[in-house]
Amino acid sequence: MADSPPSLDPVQLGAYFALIEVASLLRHAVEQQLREAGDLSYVQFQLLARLGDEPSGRHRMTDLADGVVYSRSGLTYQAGLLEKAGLVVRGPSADDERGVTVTITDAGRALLGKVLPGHVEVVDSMLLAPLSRDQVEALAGLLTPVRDHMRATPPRSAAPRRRKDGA
Amino acid sequence: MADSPPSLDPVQLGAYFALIEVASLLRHAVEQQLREAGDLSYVQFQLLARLGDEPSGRHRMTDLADGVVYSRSGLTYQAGLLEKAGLVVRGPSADDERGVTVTITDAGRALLGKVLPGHVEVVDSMLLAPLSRDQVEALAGLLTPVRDHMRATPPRSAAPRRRKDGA
DNA sequence: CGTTCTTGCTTCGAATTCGAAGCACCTGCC
DNA sequence: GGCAGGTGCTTCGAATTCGAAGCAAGAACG
Repeated sequence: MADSPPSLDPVQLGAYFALIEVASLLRHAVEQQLREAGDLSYVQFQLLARLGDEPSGRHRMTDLADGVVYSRSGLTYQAGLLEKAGLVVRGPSADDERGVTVTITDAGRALLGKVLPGHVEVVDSMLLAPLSRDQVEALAGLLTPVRDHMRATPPRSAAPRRRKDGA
Repeated sequence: MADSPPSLDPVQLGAYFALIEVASLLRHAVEQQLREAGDLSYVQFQLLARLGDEPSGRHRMTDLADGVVYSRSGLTYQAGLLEKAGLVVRGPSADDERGVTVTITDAGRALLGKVLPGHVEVVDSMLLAPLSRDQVEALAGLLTPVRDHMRATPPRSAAPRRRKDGA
């Protein structure tokens, strides 16, 4: 590959735009369903879902923030909201005195269970409907490595100038 | 169709989660680049890009809002910001007196051209890097129909026109 | 041990976001 | 024509979001 191209070719552009649009549209649809079904925002649902997935039902704040791609301060705010609603509990971390552990409550699990069917329904009818089983598999196979690649790259700060070879 | 399943199987879930995560991470990375390169938010960039794509350089407000999946009020706000920055101009619509047409200015095109290389660079290194040419093609081929399906299915911003039958 | 750098979370202020309500204009129907 | 309803955009208020700054606790290093 030569220097960074001034633009992407149509295929690359198509993949990029389609990705963004699909994600945006899906998010919107899901958000509406969640609001109606359980008065939850998408982030709140994501948090509960991540906690509910864990057998222990708990996670550290930072892990949650990174997991859902959210700012730390934003997470503090949302955790406060969820706690006030009785859906999670915050407590000290076992091994790290300054860490905070968020744990889903029974009420949280209950609400999660209540909104899940509708959520699945939306994802199914919006995202999965036009795809065959093999295509869904292919999609997962394509996006998973990309996700891993993105997760592996440095998040922020010191992004030393990318030098062209031999510069 | 049987009853709505209580959950998605691992493959479906994997595709869904990977999609959301990839989109979130990409957006985050892009947002940072845009902020540094041209002090633009992602939405603002999307708007300029859509306008710049059009030969006429103009679009109606509603089309823009739908295009980038944004609320109308939000678009009004952003259009105001962009106009104040001299990147776009708002004017009356030709055929519709209450319509507003947004047109990109030379300054807008210039800024777009200025931030584009870095933008492309980010998309390239984050999203496209781990994929072969064929895979990018496959991804586009998978997501485009999904996008079209989503665009066709829900009356997103359109007000749910409910009729009182036999009231 | 004490100093210094790093990490985890919260608080703070400012900017953005959305939906509901409001206005002005168009359309359908009589 | 003229009225009821629909569409396009903006204003308004309330909620959410982020980054920077602040604080407390761990880790590295002499």
